[in-house]
This record gives sequence, C-alpha cells and structure tokens, in this order.
Amino acid sequence: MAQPKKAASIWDVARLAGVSHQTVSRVVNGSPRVAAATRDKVLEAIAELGYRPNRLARSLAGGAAESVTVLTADTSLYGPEAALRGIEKAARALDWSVQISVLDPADTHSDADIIARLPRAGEPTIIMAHDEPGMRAKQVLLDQQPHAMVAIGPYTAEELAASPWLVGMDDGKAAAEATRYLLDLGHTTVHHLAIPTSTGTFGGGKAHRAEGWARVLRDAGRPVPEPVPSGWTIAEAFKAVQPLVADPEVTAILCGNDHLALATLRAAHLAGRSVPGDLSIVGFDNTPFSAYTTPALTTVNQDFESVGRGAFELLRHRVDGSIPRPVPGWPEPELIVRETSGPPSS
Amino acid sequence: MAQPKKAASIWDVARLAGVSHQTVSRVVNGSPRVAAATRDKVLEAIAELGYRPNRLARSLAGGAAESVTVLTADTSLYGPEAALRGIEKAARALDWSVQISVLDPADTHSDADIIARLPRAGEPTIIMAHDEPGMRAKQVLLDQQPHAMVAIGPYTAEELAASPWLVGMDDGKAAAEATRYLLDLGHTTVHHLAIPTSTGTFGGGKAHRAEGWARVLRDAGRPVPEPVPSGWTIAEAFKAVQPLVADPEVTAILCGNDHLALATLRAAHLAGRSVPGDLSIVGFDNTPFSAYTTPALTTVNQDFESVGRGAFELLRHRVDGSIPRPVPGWPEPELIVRETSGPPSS
DNA sequence: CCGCCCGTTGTGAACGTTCACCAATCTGCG
DNA sequence: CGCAGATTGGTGAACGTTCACAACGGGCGG
Repeated sequence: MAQPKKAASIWDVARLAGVSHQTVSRVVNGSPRVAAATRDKVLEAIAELGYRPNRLARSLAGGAAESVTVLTADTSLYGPEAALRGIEKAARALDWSVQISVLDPADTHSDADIIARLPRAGEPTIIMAHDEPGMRAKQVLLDQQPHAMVAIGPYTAEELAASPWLVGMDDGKAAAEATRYLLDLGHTTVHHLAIPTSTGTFGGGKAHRAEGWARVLRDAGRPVPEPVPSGWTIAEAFKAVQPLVADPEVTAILCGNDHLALATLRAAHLAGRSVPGDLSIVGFDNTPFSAYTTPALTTVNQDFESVGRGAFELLRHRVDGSIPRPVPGWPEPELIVRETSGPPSS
Repeated sequence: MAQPKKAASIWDVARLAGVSHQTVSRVVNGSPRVAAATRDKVLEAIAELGYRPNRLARSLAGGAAESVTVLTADTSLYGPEAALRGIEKAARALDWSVQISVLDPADTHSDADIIARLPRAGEPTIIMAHDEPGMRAKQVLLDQQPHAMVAIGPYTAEELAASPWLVGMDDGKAAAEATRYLLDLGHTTVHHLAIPTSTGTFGGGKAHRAEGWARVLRDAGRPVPEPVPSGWTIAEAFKAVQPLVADPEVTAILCGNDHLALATLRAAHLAGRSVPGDLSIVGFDNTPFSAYTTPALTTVNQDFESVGRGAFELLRHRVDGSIPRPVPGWPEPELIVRETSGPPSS
C-alpha cells in the first residue's frame, strides 16, 4: 500500500465493485436507496482501493460545501486565536475543512482587495475582525452572500437578535460590571486603557468595552476621564500607559485586554506604585497567563472558544437551512477577582 | 453590482470577449502567447463581469496546487501559532490558500485517522506536531507524498542537512547555551522543567531542549538531576514545579518554554523564594509577554515566524521543482538575559 | 509564387464528483 | 396472471478549469 500512484476515483471503485459510479456515490453519501448487498460490495472495494472522496470535485459539482473560511484580523491575539480553535474543533468534528485568511490592513485598501481574498464566491465565511478592513469585508460579504457568512464581535443582546448573521458577547455589559466593581470598592473613578476599535480610538457599538465603562461612570455621576488609546501589542500598551501609572490621582485602571493589563502591571511596578495598594488593575479575557502573573490579574472571563463553536453552528444553519438554528449557548462574561484589585489606599 | 447571482465563469468571459475559453485561461495565467489586442479585450470582459478564477476547478483540472494544509498539534502554543502566522503570511503574499487541521491525540489513533485528516491526496502539507500522533502523521506523509510535505521541528544542523523535508532550529544547542550561562553564573547545577516530547518525558532527537541541557551538565561534570515533566498548560506546570521551588538546594531552573517559566515564577513567589536572589529561572521562546513579567523573564529568543516562512518556501520548492531551493535563513536562537537570572546567593 | 514555420487561437477531452432523470427489477394485490 | 407502485440501479450532463493538440493566418526564404 501507499504507492505514489494516483488516488483511486469513484470510477475505479465502481469498476472493482461491478456497479455504476453513481451507486458508489450513493454509498459514500449514505443514501438509503441502495441494497445492503450492493453496499457491502462497494464498501469492500472502497477499503481495498483506499478510496477517499475528493473534496474539490465534490464542491465543484455543487455538493455540500464542507468548508469554512475564517477571515481574521490577527491570530496572535488571544480572542481570535481561541475563537479559531473553537471553530476548528467544531468543523473537524463534522469533517469540514477550515481555511484561514488574515486580513492585513497593510494590503487591504479597497473592496477589490477583500473580494480577492475570498477563496471562491459563496464560500461559507466567518469573519472576526473589528478593525476598519474587517468592517469593510463584512459589508462586502453581506452584499454578496449574506446567507453564507457569520460575523463574530462584541454585540448587545438586541443587536444579536436583530441580525441573524451576528455572533458574540456583550463586552459592554462585562466592562460595565468590572467598572461597577471598582467603583463599589471605593474608587472615585476608573481610567481606561483601550484596545483599538474600528472607528478610531473610541466608540463602535454599544457593546464595546469602552462604551460599557463610560456608561457606568456617567450613570454614577463620576468624572469620565479620556480613555487612553493603545495598540494591540504589549510594547505599545506599555508606552501608552505611562502617564496613567505616573499620575497618583489614578487609582484604578480598566484595561482592554489582559496583555494591556500585563503592561500596566509592569509599568506600575517600575513606577513604584504598589498593586493593588496604590493602584487597582483589571484586565479582560482571562488569557491563560493571567492567573499566574504576580500579583494575579483580576479580569473578565470570556469563553471565546464557545463563541467560535457557536459561530460555526450558526453558519452551518445559514448555509444549509435544514439544520436547526442553534441557540446561542455559552457562558456570559464573568468577572474573576484575583489579586490586582482592591480598595483605594484611602 | 454584487447581485447574489452565480459567479461568472471562464466561459462567460469568453463569450463577452468573443474569444474561446482557452484564450481567457491563457490571459488569466499570463501566458505570453496572446496578442496584446486580444488580451485587452479579455481583460476588459473580466473586469466587467468581476470574474475570479475558481480555485477548486483549477486544482481539479490539475493546475498548480496553490494551497497548503498545516497539520498542527495545538494552536494555543506560542511556537505553532507563530509559525502558522509565518506560513500564512508567506502563502498570502503568493495568493495561496491555507488550510489548518489540528491533530488531536484524542481522535487520532490509527494511521487511517490521520490519512482521513488529509484533505486530498497530494495536497501540499506542512506538519508541526512533535507528539506521538504527529510523528505518525509525518511517517504516513513521508510514505505517501514525500515530495509534497515539510516537517517543522527541533533538529540539529546535520539532521536538517540530511533530510530535505525538514525545517527547524537546533533547540538543543540553544538549551545548552542557556544552561552554560547559568553554570557560568556560578550555579552548581541546573534543574529542568520539561515540555512533553514525542517519546515520553525525555529524549527525542539530539536537538531537543532537554537533551541540550543534559549534555552541558554531563560535559561539565555536574550532577544531572532528573528532569521534571510538565504538561503544556500553565496550570500543569505550576503543579509539576512545586517540589522544585520548595527545595532550597535548587538554585536554577531551565524551563521548557515561557509559559512553564511563568508558572515557575509564580510558584517561587508563593513559596517565598526570591527571584533571582534565591532562584534563577530561564524560559524558552521569548513569548511576547515574557519581557513584561515581574521580574522580566530571561529567555531564549526563537524566530518561529521566520521558520514558518522558511517551511512554506521549502514546500513550494519541493512541490514545484522549478523554484530555487531556499537557503534556510533565520536568526539563530539567542539567549536574552533579563531579570530572572543571576548568581546563586551562595 | 510556393511551402514552411511561427505566432496565435480554437477544439475536445480530461479532472472527480453530484444532480436530475430514466430504466429495470421486484413486490403485492386484485 | 397482470399491473401499479415501490425499490434499486444506471445514464448523461453539469461544475470551471487546464492540458494536449490541431488549425488558422501571415511573413519569409527559396
């Protein structure tokens, strides 16, 4: 076995089993309208030749897609990486193949560039990119193949209910919870080190982290400090957060994700401010390392892997109406209090 | 534009341009044997219809593959994740598509399972999995399609030279360098918190981290303590390393990667041992967070992204002989001394 | 002025599968 | 014993592309 010969096709199996190619196709696809005896013959031939159906030909001939393309902004971020993992797992369980395509802002200027990135028209696609090219890609897909796309992102329950192609969690609510927690601890206000958003440094939907944070402060009648914009990398965050940690008035910082929180922790340490004594720091995402920093990060747990799985299920439903619409089921974001948060020093 | 109509095919373009489908094919593939006037007509038709070649049909018809499958163990590990990023970037630049397939030990028992995981026979594949199913997958591929596969892993320069389908770095050498550094600092010996390997807790090739570590100790005539096996997760590492940090005799620990090092750092902190005063800790990989822990991790930098790019280039060369064999070009692993290492307290 | 060759274009057959239909063979019932 | 209806199987045409080869036209050498 295992010659470098050409792979067996459906015709080879048919010849060996003494049936037509169509019968083989039926057996392979588990059609009920084939006699048991015939099925056995075919199965035997399949085993003998080591036949495996050719995905390409299958899709070409208009069969089921059995393939997803994941359009993502950056696989080095924890969120997308975890969601991708969830998608891949779910896809693998059903024997779908997963394509990945990174939407680099550097070479994604026009809609044409985005269209060119799509492997083929109608290819089922999950998009998780909240930056500018990502939003544009979403729009393009929505125009071209709304039935074969799903977008992952931070959305409120209402937004999710309104758009059947959306999947995600309400980051705003989670950020609000974290902010309220810090306020309850006795902090006068909470500062925010923000991740980049699609529309600049601030804003986006109501479900964005910065929005939830600002909402709580406003509702509580507290001053709403200007959020400090950071890039995605820890190095950028470290630089951006300097003025914040240097300011003794600042007693609590809500960070856009755990990487930014780590940078903040480090910056605070170097600035000689004790955490949580002088300064409380709260992260976002519950990235695996966050339980093991010193002190351990207080953060908001997010089950991105489940969201990824949910996105895949929804996509399947949309692309093939016969599958029941999945009920979005994953844990709500949840604040995990560890060691970087506490009451202000007085 | 952007109707949900069916995508234009090569025939549609041909009809509109008033030429044959083959001529369109020639234009699309940049064949030189097409008159300029004809080419323009075709190009115009292409633009008007928004035609994009169908990858599936192209591969089916025996054209160039333009597609790689990455077989990996776990995308949540920094190494594979970074290498995948490198592969994806290189592939995207050439407009290849990237498929990803995770080799889960849980559902990869027999060779048949592995074969089933390959999208189609002859599909160019890069494999980066050093665990048991990974090794088996490598063997299967080597038997079936040696010309269309490349494996990434820790290999010595000799191993790399001997096997034209191998790509990687000599982790053993890097580990040796780190160990020697600790010895030079004055430590009597160095302990090792080891990542899982293909063959159990220890061993594998000469280029494995644990091998390089042990070699240096032996050569220096130092006691070679039993390496402490850890799983891949930080939680597992944290548990596994407890006896090590509790033992006052232990003054230096080389960790199999930065995640294990972070766990060790945390464990040492909780055990009341100061770092680097009582205990030196050295990590591996220079994971992005490692410069921002407190104290900052001394570690070994690895340019996995470049390795990934190199693997892709090699694969291209192997699958299409006309491309020049790439010279493996990426930075050697390099020790980065930060704050977690120092002389023993004595 | 004829034939040859080159540059250019067209024709037909793959590739491996599914889909829509049609044909043959059984079953059971009147 | 015949016939409707179910059950099972086969046939041919798609899908969108490339490959191998044949055909057309014009320029050039003899």
